[in-house]
Amino acid sequence: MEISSKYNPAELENKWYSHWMQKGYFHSVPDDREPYTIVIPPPNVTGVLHMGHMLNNTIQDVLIRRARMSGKNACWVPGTDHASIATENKVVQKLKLQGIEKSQITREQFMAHAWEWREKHGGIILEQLKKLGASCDWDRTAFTMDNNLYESVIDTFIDLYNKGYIYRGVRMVNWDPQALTAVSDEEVVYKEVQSKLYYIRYKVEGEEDYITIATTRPETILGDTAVCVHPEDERFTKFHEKKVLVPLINRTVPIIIDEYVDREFGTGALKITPAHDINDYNLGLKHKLPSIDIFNDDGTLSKAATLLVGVDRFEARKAIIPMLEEGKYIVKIEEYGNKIGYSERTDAVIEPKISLQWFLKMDAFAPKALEVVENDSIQFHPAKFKNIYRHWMENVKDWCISRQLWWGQQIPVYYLPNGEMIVAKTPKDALTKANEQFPVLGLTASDLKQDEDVVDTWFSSWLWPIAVFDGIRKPENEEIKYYYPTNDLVTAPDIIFFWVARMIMAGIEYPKDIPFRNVYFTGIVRDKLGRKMSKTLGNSPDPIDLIAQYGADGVRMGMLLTAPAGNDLPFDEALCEQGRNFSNKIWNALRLVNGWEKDSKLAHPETAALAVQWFEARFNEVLFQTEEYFDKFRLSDALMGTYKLIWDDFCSWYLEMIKPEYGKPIDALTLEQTISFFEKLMQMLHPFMPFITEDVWHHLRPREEGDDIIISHKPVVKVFNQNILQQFEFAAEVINAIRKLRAEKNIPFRDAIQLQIKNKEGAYDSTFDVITSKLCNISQISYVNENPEGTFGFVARSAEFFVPLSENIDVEAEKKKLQEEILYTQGFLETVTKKLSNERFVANAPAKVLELEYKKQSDALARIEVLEQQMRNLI
RNA sequence: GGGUUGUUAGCUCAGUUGGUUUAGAGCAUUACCUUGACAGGGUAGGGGUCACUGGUUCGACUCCAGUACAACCCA
Repeated sequence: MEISSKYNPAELENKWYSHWMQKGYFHSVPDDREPYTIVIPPPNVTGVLHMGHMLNNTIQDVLIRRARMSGKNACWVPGTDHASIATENKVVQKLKLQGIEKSQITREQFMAHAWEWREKHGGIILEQLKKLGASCDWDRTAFTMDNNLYESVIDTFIDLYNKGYIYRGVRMVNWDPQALTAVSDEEVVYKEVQSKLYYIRYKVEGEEDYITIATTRPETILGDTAVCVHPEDERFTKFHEKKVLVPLINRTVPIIIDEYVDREFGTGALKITPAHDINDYNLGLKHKLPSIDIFNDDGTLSKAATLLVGVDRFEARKAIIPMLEEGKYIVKIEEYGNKIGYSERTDAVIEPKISLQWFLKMDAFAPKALEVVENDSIQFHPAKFKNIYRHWMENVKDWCISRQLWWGQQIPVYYLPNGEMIVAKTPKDALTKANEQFPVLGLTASDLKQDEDVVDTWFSSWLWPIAVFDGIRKPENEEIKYYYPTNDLVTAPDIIFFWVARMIMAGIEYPKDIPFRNVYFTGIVRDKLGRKMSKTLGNSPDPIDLIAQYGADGVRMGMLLTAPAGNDLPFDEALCEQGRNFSNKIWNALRLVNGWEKDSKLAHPETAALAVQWFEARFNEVLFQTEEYFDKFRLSDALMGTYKLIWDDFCSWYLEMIKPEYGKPIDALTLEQTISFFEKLMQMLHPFMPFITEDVWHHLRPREEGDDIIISHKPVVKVFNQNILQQFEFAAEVINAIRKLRAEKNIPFRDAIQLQIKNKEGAYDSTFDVITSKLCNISQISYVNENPEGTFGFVARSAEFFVPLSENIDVEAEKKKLQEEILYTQGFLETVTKKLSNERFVANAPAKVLELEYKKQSDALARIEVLEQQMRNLI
């Protein structure tokens, strides 16, 4: 069969993916087999594939394919989340372009636009995953706003409310004035910025004295309700019990005394604006201060500010300076570097704001969720994340679950005209309940007003592993019982709290069982400069372009090779290149094997028989190691082991051993055994490189319909011959030495050489002589007792080897080399001897260690003797 | 400011409960080879006082303490 000398992935990848889909290999239904389940960390529905997804989903696909080939019922559930803030933001922007303001349309109209957007852009990322080869059960594709998931979220809210875990509270929240919603602490990004520190003096009431404070936000003085000083700060003792006038507006506010104040910072006096600073808020609570909210939701100044009403907060800051200067309130202005919180979603500066929000109490959940990780019911890989998790769980704060948005699950709370509220699944239920509770009111549907807000997106994704199997609404259904708990979760460490921790909580609360047994934390994909890859920086390559260039297999391998769990991955295209080169290597090995002509009459050569025995052992040795790596989730090590097995052991050694002379046919048995090895290697590699392995699988033999590698059973480790592996290691040492000698002496490979071996004390094993002869083009191997004349020699272990040479030996160069080797061995001997002459070592070290040291010593001595003998021969 | 993790070859990383031939791998690099599966190849080399300083021990890359630097998380 004529096949190209280069592997062309593009066409074959489409072909095999369609084939797998058409055969329904990715689809899972519960049966008698052991299940193996993964739920995808749902990407943002409006997102596109980035390198982080590539890494993450490649790992999941490796795990799921491996499970499938282990005979398990593998089920990988794909899907997306609705990403309320990001999506709503995009829809609002899109409507703006059409000249529509969100405020002008109804909630229903807005939702229709949002769904339209989702229909148009929602599937992109999942289609991209197919290019990567992801073997997801696409029939199960879920979305956090699907009816059943939506309903599950509402049911959960009601249930938790009834259990007393959900409450409504006044809290300082992180307000995003652009998205017009509160965001969680975790969604605030702090950035170092250069700003100014303004020193402003406040007149003491009834006196010609002033107290100076320092602030970075002079516009907030309009909301000041106190000035605070440290009780032991003598500079301010005279002001205790007095009042000051807030500049510009002359509001009288008290001087309060609290140890909270940092005497070293600024002037030691602090202005207090409870409505706009979390620390001030707490002080305000403590000292019973009023709270004046001077901002509107969109970040402009409100009527309460009395000045600059309607002006944006940053404009107001600029505008208030000249006003303060005019009133001679400004003492000085300093440059100052501080950290400011930005919204992760919109990049707007976060405004701390007092507002009414819904919270989920964490104290009922955190201890149990911590325990299952502490006792290893759930294992983290790498385990270091356990510490981070513990620290968070022990300091957890209540979860703010409401968001001032429309795109999401609307909070099922209904307010009554009398100020009471009813929590119910539908407006109808709410009305019934309301009338039961307050029959005198005679309420009608229009009297009930549902809470305008939706719940946080994480409040739906924390149910993901349960809800995709409809386990909230129907806890006893067939699927949840079969697939839950899922096996492994693969995710990025930055959502360990948002998502991983909360899924564990939901699991313990609802199905009363952990959601997964292992959590594999991937690294963060960075660019060469160590920056996180992001769309805003534009430093991320388009994964689809990479696949076009290197093949999906190449990219998968490139990502996995340098991605040990939890380590960041500085991405370099060279890694994909390595993957592509590997594809090509396999492809060419296939070309070689397929190119051989079979001759059934030929006998099975001794070299081939030995080679087969050796490779059989070697294969099982590496397979065993690989299984161990998988057990420890060391995927990059498992891949590297397989890579070297194929490239080095199979291609460089085995194929060279059995290769027939150029143009000659091969015997049937050797060919069959080689094809069988090749098949097993492809099965080992399949989870990592699914496409090329499937293709090679079909090129190796004619296959029955449905005999596809993806559903084949991977090889199982067999007991292997340790002895032959050791014999080969020695033979390989000798072969390498001869190759080196040929290179140094410029002896071309086509010139056959002779080899003489002085085998003292039976150190050398002749088993591999036939192979050594073949690989080194040796015409004759003979054994001698004396050092022959006119030969070049080398030492391997304590046997000596001689190759007759026609030309003269460079005595000086040889002496130098020998001398270096003697020195090294002597140095080594010295360290061993030193150890052995240490009485305390001999007395304390275990017998096994001691024995080994004695062996090292005798080996080194023997080796030095041989080397010195060689040295003498040269003179 | 508090916490977590890390620092081993030019780069990315292994190094198992302290002893396994005076530290390993992949990539990169150097020299040579290469019409016969593969230049996207082959062979052979070079490259590290294991961040630093102490301590424990017969023995430390490995355990402990401190220092420096870095990353991440939380305020």
